Amino acid sequence: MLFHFSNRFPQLNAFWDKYLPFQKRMDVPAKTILLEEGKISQNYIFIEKGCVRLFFNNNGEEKTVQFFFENEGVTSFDSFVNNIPSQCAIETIEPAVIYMLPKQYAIQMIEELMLERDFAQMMLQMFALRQTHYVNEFISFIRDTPEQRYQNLLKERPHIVQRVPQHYIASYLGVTTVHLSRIKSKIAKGKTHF
Amino acid sequence: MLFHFSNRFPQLNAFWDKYLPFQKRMDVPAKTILLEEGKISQNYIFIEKGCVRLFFNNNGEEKTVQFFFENEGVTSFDSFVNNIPSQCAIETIEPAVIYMLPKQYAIQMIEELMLERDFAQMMLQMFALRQTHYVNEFISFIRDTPEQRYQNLLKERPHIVQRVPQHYIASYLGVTTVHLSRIKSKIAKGKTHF
DNA sequence: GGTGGACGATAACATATGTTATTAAGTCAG
DNA sequence: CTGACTTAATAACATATGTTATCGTCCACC
Repeated sequence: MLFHFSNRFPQLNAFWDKYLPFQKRMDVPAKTILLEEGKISQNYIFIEKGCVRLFFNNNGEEKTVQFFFENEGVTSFDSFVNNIPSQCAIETIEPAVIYMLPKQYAIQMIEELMLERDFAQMMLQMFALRQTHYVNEFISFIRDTPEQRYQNLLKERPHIVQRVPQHYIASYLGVTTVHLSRIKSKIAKGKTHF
Repeated sequence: MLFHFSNRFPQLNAFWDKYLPFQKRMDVPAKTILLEEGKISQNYIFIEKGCVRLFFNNNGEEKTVQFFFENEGVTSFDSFVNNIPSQCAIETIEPAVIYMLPKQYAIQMIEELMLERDFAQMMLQMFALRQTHYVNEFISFIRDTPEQRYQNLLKERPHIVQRVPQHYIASYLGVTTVHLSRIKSKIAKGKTHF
């Protein structure tokens, strides 16, 4: 959720490598909780292999906020930065290999990064990227029907549809599993008479 | 949308004051476009008086993304940072007094700010704040019905309901004006037999 | 080889929300 | 004052989505 800049700003990779020794490698099964709802985030999590979701509990019903895959970083950002209880939990969907970087080292890394040339611009761009993601999710809810949102997912991020069980996707789209099933069958029908 | 830190980080006010001479004061009527959709954002906008909205056009129908009031800053963040066309437009709702700070000075100010002690932590907190706002908007759509979202607005940000015309609020909640009207009358009925 | 659980499809019905049209009140320029 | 315009409420109907229940398939586990 913060700095998966490895591909975007290659000149920063040296910093990442420098902090590798402080990262703890973990090999975990599916449905492993990496951060509990209500706990304060203590680690920045990097995914080497597998698939992870960010979700919260609403009256016993789980609502999925975001999915993460290989070479992406996850953290409950607000909790991580401000040392407050996390509104969301983080859980593996598939068996996964992850690296945990304790917060103190992550902060230390950022302090070092700030001494880099052009870091202000890079930092702004990184945050613009994250913020744009959430603004677009938000806009999509104002603008699109659940069916359009699912079609979008199919077109823009098909790997999610392929790898993630349907009930997680339903909660991410903001509909019931029953209705997502209806949407899928409606789309399938539309495609039969081609 | 970026640094309305005046109240949050008072030690940074000196920087703000230093750049005051580069800001252009404007006194504008209601329904003035401050940034057109598709144009590249060139200014950071600070609101001294009045009320402003961020919105986009969807097949001739306007969808409101956010409202801004006194002592808040507005910009189309992604466009401002990455020099790309803005997905959204910015328009005054009420007659307003605003200050425009050209982008070059805003960037320059950030570069200077970076030399401040503890700036990394402050910057992270500022961004966590903005990001949390959008994540919460997003979560609210997954979790709540339009009626709950309106009740939330009434409780958490009543000034919006008081100052903003209803059709803007409807487009912000993601419903039609007709349905918002229904929601209001339903709430009113609920309150009559107290 | 069975068995229980997770996952997904579907049906029937209830509720929420959109669409279109009509009416009324408020505002503002002439 | 009057007419045009904006804003808001309401009704009638159409469509989308939720709820509950049932069924079938797949798969890990005993």
